[in-house]
Amino acid sequence: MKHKITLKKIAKEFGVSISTVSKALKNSHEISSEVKERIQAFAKYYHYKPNSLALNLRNQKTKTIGVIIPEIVHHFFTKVITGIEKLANEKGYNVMICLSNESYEKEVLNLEMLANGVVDGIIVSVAKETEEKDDYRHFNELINNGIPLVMFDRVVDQINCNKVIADDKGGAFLATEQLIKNGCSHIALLTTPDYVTVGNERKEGYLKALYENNIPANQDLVVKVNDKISIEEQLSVLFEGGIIPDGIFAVNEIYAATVMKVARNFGYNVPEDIEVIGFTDGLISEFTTPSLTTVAQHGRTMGQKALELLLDEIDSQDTHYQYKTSLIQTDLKIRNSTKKVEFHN
Amino acid sequence: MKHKITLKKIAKEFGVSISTVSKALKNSHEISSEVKERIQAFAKYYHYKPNSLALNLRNQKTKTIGVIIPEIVHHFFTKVITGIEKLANEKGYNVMICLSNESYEKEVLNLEMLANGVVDGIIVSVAKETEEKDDYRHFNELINNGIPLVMFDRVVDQINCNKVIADDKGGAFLATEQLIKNGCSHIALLTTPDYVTVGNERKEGYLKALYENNIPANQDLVVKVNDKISIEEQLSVLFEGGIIPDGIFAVNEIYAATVMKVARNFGYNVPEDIEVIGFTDGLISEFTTPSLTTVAQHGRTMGQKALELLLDEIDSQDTHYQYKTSLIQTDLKIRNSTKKVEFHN
DNA sequence: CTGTTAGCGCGTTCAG
DNA sequence: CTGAACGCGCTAACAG
Repeated sequence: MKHKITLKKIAKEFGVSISTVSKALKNSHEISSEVKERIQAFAKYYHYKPNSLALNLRNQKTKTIGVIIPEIVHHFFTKVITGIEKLANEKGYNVMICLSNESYEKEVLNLEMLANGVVDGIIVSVAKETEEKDDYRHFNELINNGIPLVMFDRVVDQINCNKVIADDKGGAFLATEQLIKNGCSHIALLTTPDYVTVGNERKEGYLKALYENNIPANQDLVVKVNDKISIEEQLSVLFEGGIIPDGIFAVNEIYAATVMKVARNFGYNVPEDIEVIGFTDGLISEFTTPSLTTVAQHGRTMGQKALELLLDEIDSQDTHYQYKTSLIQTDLKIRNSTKKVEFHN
Repeated sequence: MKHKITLKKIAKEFGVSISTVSKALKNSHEISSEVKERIQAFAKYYHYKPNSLALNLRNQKTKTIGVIIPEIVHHFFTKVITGIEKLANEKGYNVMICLSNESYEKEVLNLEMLANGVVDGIIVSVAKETEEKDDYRHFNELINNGIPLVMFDRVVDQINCNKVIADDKGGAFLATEQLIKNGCSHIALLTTPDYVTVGNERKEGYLKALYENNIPANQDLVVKVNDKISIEEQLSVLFEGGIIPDGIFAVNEIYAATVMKVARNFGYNVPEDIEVIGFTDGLISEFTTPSLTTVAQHGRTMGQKALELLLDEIDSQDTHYQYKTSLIQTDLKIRNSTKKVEFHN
């Protein structure tokens, strides 16, 4: 285990003091050019790099920002990370990614760990379990410690910080309205349990579209999917009797892709018998048959915006910084799970 | 910006020395229980946490391991990360994820940054551009600096370190043989450019299966896909004349899913006319129509194994540590893009 | 039982 | 032009 080269070692090598070496390497005018040249050449040869830890400790900042996401296997989150990463690199920041795995406890642990001097600021999307417990003290503590925090996607109203959200309600509205325009009148909603905030937002957009088009909402057409048990079984109820939907809006890609499978198993064709729209940035949508019409979330843009806000706060000296909430537009990506129709408005 | 509580502040508060506080908090028997109690209560109340940076600097280790992956939007890599993360957390390690975006330069930068005292060890899958340039000096330098390194999936033969690879050749062999058993005789291969090592391994498995079954290899049935231009167009050549394949083995999920689309556009049915097998851990495979038969890579297992090896090396005091290469078994996940047939061997 | 000292690696006064 | 001293926050060896 060879040891890394330090100022100290270089100093010893040249028989000068540590601070002389430090200055020489920073090209200080205080040092004779002859000494500077020799030291610099030596340092270059041995690939001298100041130790980050020491620098961080001294400067009380790390040029690193932490990101906590609930799940990394979700395509949306990877898009967000891509956005964060890109901007971070341009700005000379490193990114440390942590996973909460939707667990409250792990979220708290991650937060504690990051808060401990490891990062200059934190970007987080709240774990489902945390939303369920409705306990956000760990975030408040973070803020009290003066660590800049940005929430994205799954945000918490009660917490006072910068936020980035997709226009969930607007996107859901767009999607539902599209189905209505295409002639659907029995539109089902596949959503998450109530405690998931984005699910609720999307539900509201769905309801708003129904309302504005004078279509009565029907509880029987709303399925709150529990991820812990078989999705297919839960979706089957839609086709087992009662009113069969002619349009389906799903709050995510998996539900949308799955419901197409289930519908087909029950003998229904998409989009002829039933039209389907999902909500996602995911990859799956392009490869299903038919390919899925979706509401695009622009994850990368969200990530960039989140980092922008974070750096903004980090750089700000303001005692009373004004927190913002940035709403990222969503829009419809028409594919083949909806009918192509011409309108005459 | 409130400031974090430190030993120094507690010491001042109680009018004792810093080391007394330090000991008190560690419940040292050297300190009177009365003082200990008061200090501990105070520390608890103010949520005292030792500053990680200071600890790291002092201990010359960070309990953090770095992971460099080429792309985070690939499902395989997220699975690997999940595996790494899980074990890391059990062992009390944090994980820092960096993206090279398949770029040589960014890989070098990431490596430099991580090597600088930030992590205790590094797990990496080599960027395509690096494989193309065939320049691995940055890895050697890392090793010379005594920083434990594990390579996974896309590994480099010339570098002497721990490695974890999927049994690419074996998996490809399995897949190809399955197609042969199902009656295919004109089996196409969709692969990557030559410099991508895993692509080559898989190609070898494919060729071996052909050879062992006395099927002549046919260059016209091998497509080396260039990711930078339209995949669909490149795959179309298979169906535009000459020998139309009756079986296709693709070295990844995207190629496999795309070729099914293209085949359908040309009027061929999967699996009736053409059977397809992909190579991946991906999500898409389950949602295509028909769902894709694939070679499963067990990304999570690979991640776990990689971390295991890394910790092994970190903990090892051996001057002459023996590097290992761990081969992770692959196996066939039969879905609907291949025919269900019964054999009588 | 408590305090002093030193050191992890670095940059920055301030003296010389 | 050069070096000694200090501080970032913490622990451990050593004194008292």
